[in-house]
Amino acid sequence: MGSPLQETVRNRLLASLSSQDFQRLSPHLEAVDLPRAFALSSPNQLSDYSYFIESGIGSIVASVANGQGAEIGIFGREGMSPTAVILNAGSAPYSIFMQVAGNGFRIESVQLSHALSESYLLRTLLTRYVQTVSVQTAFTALANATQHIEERLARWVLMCHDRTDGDTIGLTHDFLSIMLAVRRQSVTTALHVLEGKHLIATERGLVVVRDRKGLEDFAGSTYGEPEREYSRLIGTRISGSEGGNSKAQGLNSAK
Amino acid sequence: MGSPLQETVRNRLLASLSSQDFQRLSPHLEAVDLPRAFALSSPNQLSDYSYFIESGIGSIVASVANGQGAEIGIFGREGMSPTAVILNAGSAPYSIFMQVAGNGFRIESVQLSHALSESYLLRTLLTRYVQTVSVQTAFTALANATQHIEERLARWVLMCHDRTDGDTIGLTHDFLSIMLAVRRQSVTTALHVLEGKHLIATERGLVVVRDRKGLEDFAGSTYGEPEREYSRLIGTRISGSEGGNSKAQGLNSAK
DNA sequence: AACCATCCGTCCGATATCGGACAAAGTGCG
DNA sequence: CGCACTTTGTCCGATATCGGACGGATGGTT
Repeated sequence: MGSPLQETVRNRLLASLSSQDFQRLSPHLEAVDLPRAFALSSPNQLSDYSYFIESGIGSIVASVANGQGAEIGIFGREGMSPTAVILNAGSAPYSIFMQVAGNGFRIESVQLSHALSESYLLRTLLTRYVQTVSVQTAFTALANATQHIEERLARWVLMCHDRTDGDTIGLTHDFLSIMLAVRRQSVTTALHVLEGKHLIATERGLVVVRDRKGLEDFAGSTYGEPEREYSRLIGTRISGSEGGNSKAQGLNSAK
Repeated sequence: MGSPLQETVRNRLLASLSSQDFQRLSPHLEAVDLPRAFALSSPNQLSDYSYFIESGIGSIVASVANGQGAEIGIFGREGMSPTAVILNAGSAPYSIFMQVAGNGFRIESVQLSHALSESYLLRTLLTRYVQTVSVQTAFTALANATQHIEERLARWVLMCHDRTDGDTIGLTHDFLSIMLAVRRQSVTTALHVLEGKHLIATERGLVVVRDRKGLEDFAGSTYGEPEREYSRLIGTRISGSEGGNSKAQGLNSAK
């Protein structure tokens, strides 16, 4: 559990810290494995730990009493969780869990809070990150209100692709249907449509991105704005590695 | 333009400040009229001023290139705008404008930023407010994904009612249809359904709340959670005055 | 009083999505 | 190797919502 070196961390928030801020946090960072379905935070409960992800994908889900829920945001190595710690709010009414297994660092939330109270730069970086998540949520609300299932699915595949190494994403139709809050059968047929346009290929439990640019065109402009917001506020792109498919190109020309 | 007294402000954020923080801000607060459709903030533009509302309702709308948009949050005297200033993000991709005319205070955003950098308490109050807005957006995304138009409309009427003095809300079907991102005709028939259940009454350009509790039951649990979050983080309820209809009752029994 | 713009009610057929059912295909385990 | 389980593909009718059209009602203006 020796402190990590800033040069070797892949998490984009940690990597963007001033070296002073990094040194402030690093003694408290503890490398952890993040298996699929691992709960990073539970609804309306204090989170003892905050997580900076190095690989894998986390999912933020809001749900109501009857169990019906919908995903309101995702994050990979460009992000952290839970944002309630940054906002000094203690908890939030969301379930946050790993959707694709990975690893990362955890830090006691009280230590993070303490560091936040002492560093303006750290605060700025992380509150800006909070805004990128909020914008993601806002455009999810917009997509849910105005777009058809196929377009919402395309958007979602793009967001996962940005946070995946390579072009293969491991997901079942069932899981997708829960994230998008639609029927499983609707996911099946929507995937067929995307496949028919040669934008993706599918296998049991897998979605493979074939034509990223085509997916972006298909998804329309609910994809893109949150990503531009991330590059404006934090860095040039979300995607942390070069996939085979020139991810997130064109986002650097953000206004 | 004499500085307001904290005892007389109706804005709940300003009223909740420590007297020290209030004195820090008050020399910079300027009373302003906020007519209908007044733009508090434009997409991706720096906002010279931030606004603390005393009466009326503001609306936060996300939209895409083709002009299609949807409301992602509203605020009245319990809130302020834009939250990007609090998060030190400069701008955000939203249109924020007055939906029901009112008045409030404006402050130069640089002054607010400066005060935020100096006061932990002020920062905490306002970042917590940001979380309440985020939760509102999240549950809007959930409602958009899972609920029918009638329920979404009921939720929206409730949120406006919380921010209105009295039980009468001035809104056209056309306007409602834009906020909910549905057709105008769908609003007409959905209002008829609510009227048929004696939850509301309508007149040309008006919606009158008749049975608030009934509306809450009808809207389901996408209404309530954001409101509980506000009372947990900021104060006991959103509604700033006693309407004739015991607004937001039962929310004080928050978990 | 006449006019005009806005707002509201209602009808139509078309399409998107749902909810339920069931079979086929793939995968892992004993 | 065969059985149980998960995942995917496909069918059905039912319902929600859309998009367009149009007429009537309302309210302000001259």
